[in-house]
Amino acid sequence: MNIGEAAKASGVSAKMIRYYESVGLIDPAMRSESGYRVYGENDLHVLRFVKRARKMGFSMERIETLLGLWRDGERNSAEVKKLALGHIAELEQQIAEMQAVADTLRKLAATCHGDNRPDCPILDDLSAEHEAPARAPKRRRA
Amino acid sequence: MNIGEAAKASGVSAKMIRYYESVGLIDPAMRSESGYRVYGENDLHVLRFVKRARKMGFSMERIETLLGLWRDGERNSAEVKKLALGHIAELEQQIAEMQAVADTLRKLAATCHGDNRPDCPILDDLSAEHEAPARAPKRRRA
DNA sequence: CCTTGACCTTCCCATCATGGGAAGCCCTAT
DNA sequence: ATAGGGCTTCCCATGATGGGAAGGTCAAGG
Repeated sequence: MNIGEAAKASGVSAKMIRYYESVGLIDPAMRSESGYRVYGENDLHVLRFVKRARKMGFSMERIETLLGLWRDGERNSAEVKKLALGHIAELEQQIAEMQAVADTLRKLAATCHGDNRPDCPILDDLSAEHEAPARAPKRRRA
Repeated sequence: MNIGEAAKASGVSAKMIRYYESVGLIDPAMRSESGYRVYGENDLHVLRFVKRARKMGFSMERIETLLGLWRDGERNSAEVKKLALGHIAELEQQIAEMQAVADTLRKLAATCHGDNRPDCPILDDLSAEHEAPARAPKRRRA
């Protein structure tokens, strides 16, 4: 199998396959006499593993570890679990931050007329001097 | 005010101030005779605006638009609101995706022993051939 | 006056994961 | 044999940010 077919079969672009190889995430592929990379079923398996892990949002660094654990028949599932829990925690952290921003923005948008008048609490908040987001009840125009 | 002071006062690093200027997000600062950038209160105001918008997760492209609206006394608040709503929608989209991943991972982690045994549903899922992520109610141990 | 140290300037490089594209070689089908 | 598509490597770009080098500037103190 050439890289193009492997790409189609795994869902990882040829470009990325070469990149993963270049940074050592996956082992260098066998080469044909003319220098073409050649892939087998096992390589496809690895590529699909990486693909899924990326889709889950694991960083390449973590995927390297995951791959190592995957290949290691002697692994402790505890290690895998720890890695997953760490990733979950990060996701939750990011979700919470984005949630907070979305909430703030929703509140601001709710009080914005959204018509042809220029005044807008969203801009007011963005240009406010203080730290708090749309909290003070000062009704003097900024 | 030199760039260092402006950075401290606005919370935007000197590096980023120069970058924002270089890409046209903010107007080029005045220069002293010796070529130093010089900032006034108004520039600080702009920098703080950008800072807050970035913290909200607005892309620089959108911030450019926001800055334009901010400066434009004739703006329609509708435009600002539209931009904000668009951003909220994107945030919600991303949050939903991350939430889905976190949920999947939580379920997988819940069924992972997390001890010294090697078998682990997390790795099993990552290396699974099919598309669905731990969904089928097959109680055959995978 | 001169030195020192802190600041400023520009320019280049790195990140993370990905894509675009050029120049040139290889393979297969007509 | 030639055309086309696929392959190779190499360079560049993204978005937002930081690091650092080489060199100019400024203010304070001996």
